[in-house]
Amino acid sequence: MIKLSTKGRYGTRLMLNLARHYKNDQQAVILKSVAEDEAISIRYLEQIVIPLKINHLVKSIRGAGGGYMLARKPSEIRVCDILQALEGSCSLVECVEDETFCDKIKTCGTYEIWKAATELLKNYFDRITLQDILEISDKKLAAAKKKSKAK
Amino acid sequence: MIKLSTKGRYGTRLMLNLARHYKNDQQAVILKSVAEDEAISIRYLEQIVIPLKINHLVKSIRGAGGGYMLARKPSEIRVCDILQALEGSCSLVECVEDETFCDKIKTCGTYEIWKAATELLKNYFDRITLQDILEISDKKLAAAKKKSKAK
DNA sequence: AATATTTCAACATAATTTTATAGGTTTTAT
DNA sequence: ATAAAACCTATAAAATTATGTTGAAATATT
Repeated sequence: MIKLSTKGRYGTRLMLNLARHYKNDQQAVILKSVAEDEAISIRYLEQIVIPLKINHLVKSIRGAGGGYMLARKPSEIRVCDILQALEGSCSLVECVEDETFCDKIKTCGTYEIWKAATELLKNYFDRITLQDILEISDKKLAAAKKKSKAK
Repeated sequence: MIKLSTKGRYGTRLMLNLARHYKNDQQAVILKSVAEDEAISIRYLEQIVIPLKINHLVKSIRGAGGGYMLARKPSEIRVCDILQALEGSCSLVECVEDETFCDKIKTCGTYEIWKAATELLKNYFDRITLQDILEISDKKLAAAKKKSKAK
């Protein structure tokens, strides 16, 4: 499949959830709360948050009163950063990132197609930040609210 | 991962291989030959070719002298058709194609992002045909040949 | 016409990766 | 001390990837 992995999807939702709690004097958000909000197993989120931390996209505070928070402003975290952290890359095929992955690159007829498609995706995910998603999301929710009020 | 599955990659290469043998009075190409050309296990190709046949992208002839051939002209087979046959869709996330996949679509902040990215991909794969890949591939091989001749 | 060969077709199984759950340990605030 | 939370390791379940084995159909050969 060309499907985004659950890591990528859940991880982005986790990051968006943290972004919603982002303020100048950030408070840590516990994974349990994210797990409930997003209906994702807390155990699985624990695994997903590890690479996000390693790649300095989130910070953690241990112990009671601890939790996780964004390492920087939502406007400074791109979707591409998240996917890169969780999946090692934003690319559709391994060979585009790692020339040694397949020794037929030089003659492969499909290589340029996957490469071009990867560029399309990468360009898109490169310019969308958590801030952008927050705004899109807020508009969407406001519109849905208005609609439900109307009837 | 956002990775294309092996089915999608191998299947496209299989189709491109058949396209290379396409003439008006087509001769069937045996899977063994494709397997050798592409360095993919015959057994696996046999599994991959089934959905391609079901979706009328290839035709098969049984018995000695048999094999597989494109069901129509390379210019009339789009990458999207191939991916659709092999993976059920061209989309990055299930929920874009199947509204019942997740019940949080109405409030999901990331939905629009995956949807927009899927549109980008789909538009691209929708307008690339096997004929296009053949031409890109031929140019590439010609250039590589010229280069090796030069030194 | 009978036989052998070639090829697709179908089914079963193994290996690997992804997805998910479970249990325990360490750190910190109260 | 206790409870809350991140952190760590192991394992189970499911899906993907890949191989193996046998069968069926069409063709070529004798």
